[in-house]
Amino acid sequence: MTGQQPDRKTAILDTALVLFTTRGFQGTPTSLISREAGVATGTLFFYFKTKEDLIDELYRRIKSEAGTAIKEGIENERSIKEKIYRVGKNGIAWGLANPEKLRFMEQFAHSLFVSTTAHEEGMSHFLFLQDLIREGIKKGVIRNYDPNLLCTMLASSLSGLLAQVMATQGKEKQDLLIEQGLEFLWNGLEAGPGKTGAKRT
Amino acid sequence: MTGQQPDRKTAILDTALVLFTTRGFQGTPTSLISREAGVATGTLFFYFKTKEDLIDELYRRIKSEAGTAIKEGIENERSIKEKIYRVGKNGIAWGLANPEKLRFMEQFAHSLFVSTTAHEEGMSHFLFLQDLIREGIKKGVIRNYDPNLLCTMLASSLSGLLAQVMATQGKEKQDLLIEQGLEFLWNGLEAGPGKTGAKRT
Amino acid sequence: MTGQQPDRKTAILDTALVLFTTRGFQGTPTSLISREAGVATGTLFFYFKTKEDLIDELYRRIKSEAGTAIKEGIENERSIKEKIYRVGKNGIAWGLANPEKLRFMEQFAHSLFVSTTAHEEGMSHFLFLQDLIREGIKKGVIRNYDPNLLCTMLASSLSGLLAQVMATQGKEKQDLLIEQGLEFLWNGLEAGPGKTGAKRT
Amino acid sequence: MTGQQPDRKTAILDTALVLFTTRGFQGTPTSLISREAGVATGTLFFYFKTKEDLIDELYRRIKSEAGTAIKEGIENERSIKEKIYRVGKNGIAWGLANPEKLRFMEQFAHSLFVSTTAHEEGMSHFLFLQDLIREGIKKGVIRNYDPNLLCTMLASSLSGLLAQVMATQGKEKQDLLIEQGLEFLWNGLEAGPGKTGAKRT
DNA sequence: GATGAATGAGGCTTCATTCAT
DNA sequence: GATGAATGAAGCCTCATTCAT
Repeated sequence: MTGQQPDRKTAILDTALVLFTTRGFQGTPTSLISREAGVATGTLFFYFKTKEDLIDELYRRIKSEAGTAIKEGIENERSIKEKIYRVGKNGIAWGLANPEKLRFMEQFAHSLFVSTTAHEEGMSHFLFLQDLIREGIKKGVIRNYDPNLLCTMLASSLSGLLAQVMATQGKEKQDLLIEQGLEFLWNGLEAGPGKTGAKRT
Repeated sequence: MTGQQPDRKTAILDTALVLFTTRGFQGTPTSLISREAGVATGTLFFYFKTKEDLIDELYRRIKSEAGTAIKEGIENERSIKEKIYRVGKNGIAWGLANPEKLRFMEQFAHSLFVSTTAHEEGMSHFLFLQDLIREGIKKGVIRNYDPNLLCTMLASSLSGLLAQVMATQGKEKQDLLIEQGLEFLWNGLEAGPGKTGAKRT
Repeated sequence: MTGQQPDRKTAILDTALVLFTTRGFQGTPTSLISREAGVATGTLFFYFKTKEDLIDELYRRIKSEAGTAIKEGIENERSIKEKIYRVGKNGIAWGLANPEKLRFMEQFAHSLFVSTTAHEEGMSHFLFLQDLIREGIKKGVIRNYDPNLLCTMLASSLSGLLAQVMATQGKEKQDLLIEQGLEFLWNGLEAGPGKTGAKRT
Repeated sequence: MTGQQPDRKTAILDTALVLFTTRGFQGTPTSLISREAGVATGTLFFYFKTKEDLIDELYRRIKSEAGTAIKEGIENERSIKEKIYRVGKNGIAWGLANPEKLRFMEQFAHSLFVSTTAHEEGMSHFLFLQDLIREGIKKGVIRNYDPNLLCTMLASSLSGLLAQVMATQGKEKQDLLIEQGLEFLWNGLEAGPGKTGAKRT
């Protein structure tokens, strides 16, 4: 009787995640969340001052979780290429294991319901990618392009790859796609022979 | 006497586009749309049975317009690479010229408010890309990877590039990004020497 | 091309009758009436200044028609009893032949949508019944009760009988019910032996 | 501390009863009901999911109340005739004491706004009348007619009588009408000498 | 006479949030 | 901490009616 029961706050967050991805933010009444979570209406507002606070916390938690998952083990990889591959594989593995959270991020990445500060905090978990790319450029293994651009394109094409993988059934086929997709990615980044990058200005 | 009057339906669609991208679908009351469009409440519902019908038609129109813009002139390009570049440049040019419509597509691409049929119809305008990629594979200039995958990754990284370009001020800097981004893209697709793709685990 | 086409006004009245009985007055939009009648929205309001005007005219027409039907041939009957039976049979026959109009009268008899003047005009078609009862009382064949009361009870039990008949399938069964019902009625009215009616005041 | 507070649900039902009989179902906005009942808009919808649910519950309650009132004390009456008279007097007394509820039943007896199940439930309170009539037939004091028919005609002519009584001022006049009306009724039902009923064409 | 686009008041209902228990 | 009855602003949509063509 002292708080070791499944924890109301977590129950609310878990329920909200499923409902938000299924029905959207505005399409999910707080009353539905509390009912499905098995708590009273008032309880939800005890833990979260506002419906927006709820989505904010959800967003922060998921972004943070995804960020952590994605960098897992890169310190053990030697080359830049291997680190990038690691990131890619981590991201895909996390997406496959957490489809709901992935859908949540897709849906609310550009959302107006999530506060600006939460968006910014979310970004912070992925800053290491920039560093990684800068390092690659310095070492000459990644094209000397705008690191911001490369980072964005890395992320966007990775999310395209993930979507494709998730729409595919069967581990073998998925693995093939992953291999191909990561190669696409790396070929986009890699400093080719004789290509120093089209700088002009 | 036939149609040069302000045309209420168009006024509604134009107003809705701006409001939806600014405030979101659910954050935009129909009453606001009609007021801003300068028509009566009932008029909106005369032309669109439902608020959802309105967003559906908007979605269809914009997807169709974007699809048309993106294939403009590819028949005049000779090589596959040039065609792909053309598509990329067209897409970026359209996005730069129609930032609101672009935001709309981003926001509602995965939206639950847009009907499934509208989503499907929207897809159809981009099927030509698949054919283009298949042709490239057949000719040996594009990696022999899953064409679906390549198509998705092409689209997703292009949208990443576009986002980056739009966040950048100054034509010269933008042009540089475009050059770099398209090269990233093409390097991802291109069949390199000695790489035939198609690995199996 | 000069008005001998099915007549828009009649088309509207006929359509309204069916829709009003099926869906109620307020449940029937004028737009639905005009659509089903095959005329334009504006046309309905050319013939009837108001939706209420429409129901009023319908009410008047039907009440009048029913009144006419109900007295048909009573002048050929000899006795008061035969006249009453004639009225009863006429009423039931009309109801069976015009179920929609009957439902209409049932539904709108106490309705607030029908103007008071229309209600009064409707009553007038049934005044002859009072005279008939008064005559019966004077001749000593009908109980010397309040003629108003007898008239009301005659009408209400007749409508009960009609409802029962209409809920019954098969002409034979219906005829049996009619016979029984009319006898109930007549026994209620008839001045029995030794009963002059319980007058006291 | 358990229920003597004004009880919002009852306040809503009471208010609705008056308004519905005065202005009709569709003529009574839910906003008016809540305002007159002294509760917030939302409160009405907390207790009744729908406006129709409100009328349904009202209908059920009133029918049930009327049913209970009408059978009050019949078990103390000896003869069938006395029981029928008791029912009649009970019904009239209830109607006189509850004019609003009576008007409600009249208006909504055939209404489309009341659900079928509520109608059916309403009927159930009056089934004992059928049994009463069957018993009378078996004992030979009531004509051997279709019991359904007799029941319907009993009810309908009783309601006619009640209407007449209510339109009359003064207890004495009312009592006289009641006496006459019940006699009309009983004469309709009673098995006369030499009349066994049951004609066949 | 006939049409149907246009109007806008008003209806039903939802839902985030509060607060007394 | 937890509850759930109560609130009332606000949203979507309907529909009788008008009027320019």
